[in-house]
Amino acid sequence: MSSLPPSPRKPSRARVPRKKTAYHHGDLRRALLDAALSLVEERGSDALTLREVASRVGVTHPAAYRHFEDKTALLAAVAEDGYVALGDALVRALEEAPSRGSERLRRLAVAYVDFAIARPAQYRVMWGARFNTDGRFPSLEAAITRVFELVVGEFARGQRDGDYREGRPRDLAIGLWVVGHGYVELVARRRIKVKSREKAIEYFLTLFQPWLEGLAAR
Amino acid sequence: MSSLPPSPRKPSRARVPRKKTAYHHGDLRRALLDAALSLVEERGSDALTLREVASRVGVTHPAAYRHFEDKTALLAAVAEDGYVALGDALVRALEEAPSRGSERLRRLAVAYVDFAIARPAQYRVMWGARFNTDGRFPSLEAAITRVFELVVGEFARGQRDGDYREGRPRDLAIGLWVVGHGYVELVARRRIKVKSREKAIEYFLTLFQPWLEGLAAR
DNA sequence: GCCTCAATGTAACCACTGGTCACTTTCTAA
DNA sequence: TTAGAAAGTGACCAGTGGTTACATTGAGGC
Repeated sequence: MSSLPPSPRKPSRARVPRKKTAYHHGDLRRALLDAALSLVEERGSDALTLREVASRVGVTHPAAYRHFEDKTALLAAVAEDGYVALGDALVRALEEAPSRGSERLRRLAVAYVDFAIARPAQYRVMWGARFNTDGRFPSLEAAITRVFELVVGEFARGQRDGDYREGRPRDLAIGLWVVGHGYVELVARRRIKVKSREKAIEYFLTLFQPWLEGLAAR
Repeated sequence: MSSLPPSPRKPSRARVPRKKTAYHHGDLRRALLDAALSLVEERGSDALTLREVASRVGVTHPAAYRHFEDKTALLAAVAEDGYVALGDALVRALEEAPSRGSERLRRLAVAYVDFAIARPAQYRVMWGARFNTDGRFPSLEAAITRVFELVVGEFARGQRDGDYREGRPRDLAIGLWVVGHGYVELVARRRIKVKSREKAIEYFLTLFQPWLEGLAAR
């Protein structure tokens, strides 16, 4: 199992000025984003209010508008952070996998499911709002595209090397996405009841290992 | 393709008193639910406010609290309506299908996808709020269970008749649910871009027909 | 036909939310 | 030293879900 941190918080990036003044925060944007991440993870994505995020950072709520156009933009940043982390997790999974063979696919799928189950609330934000398609958040879209292309790329490689069956790599990737996301959603909404992250992965493989093997070259 | 009505509105049930008075509405509960359904379908599930639902029916918003404990209860009713309609659609699909063979499975899956794509906003409500698990809405849960058991039952029948491969019917049903729901979600969030209901079904089958056939007896 | 009373509606109010605006404080660069 | 941009604040707005006290109505018992 990959070594995902249970909490997505990261230390603030280094360019925060060392001066700690009362009035100017230093890197409020980052601080707000971190606060939003932990608030979402603590109390769910619905419970997020700009006022509480701001007050956790010790600032009044209009200050947030200096750094995020509106609440949706803050949520988009939370989502983007999630897709970046997801992409990193997938990259790590592939690095740790054997360099050839359809085992790589299993690792990819497991890493996806594991990520989503480790960070359920953030995962929900990643799918929640309507910022997916309207072109307002290009960097978010880039992060999504990176994740998708990662999978497409693995299929393309595997086909060249004779690991996977024929078919357009994009279609195969979408199929994998459907299965991974569908499973994760049923777990998140408790339609599938599992007692732990490990059991969730185990049951996922019970259901879809045969299908994954069907993607391998015959 | 099954003949789903594009809009989920139903005429009020018959027990509405014929008297049309100004003050007492007659069947406000049903009217509110209908208004909520069409509002959701027109403007999305986020846009639903109790006040607007009430005013569409020509009533002030506290009147709604005589019939729904809170907003969540109204949404639960919308969801329940959806599951009932979904169950009906699945029953119809099975009735129209040949009485034997794995073709029945294909019909079931197509009916599910078709329903979700025909009523995207209501489908989202069905998965949206957190009323899925907390035991507050038993009739909603019953409607969900009915849908699930319908599919489980089809697997059980098919196995007895030698149509489907071995495996616990519940697991097979969950697998089908994962695939159906996952696909529908990707379409709804525009990660899969399709131009029409028909194309959506077509692409679904492109992706998962092989998998469906894998569920048939070998 | 009248009268009671529960059911069903209304008006006024609450705390809170996302968002805006005018203003103040601070940092930085000239 | 100082001007101006950047980054805060406090007061305010309309709209929301929800509650409460009160008004209106319809139906059953006399």
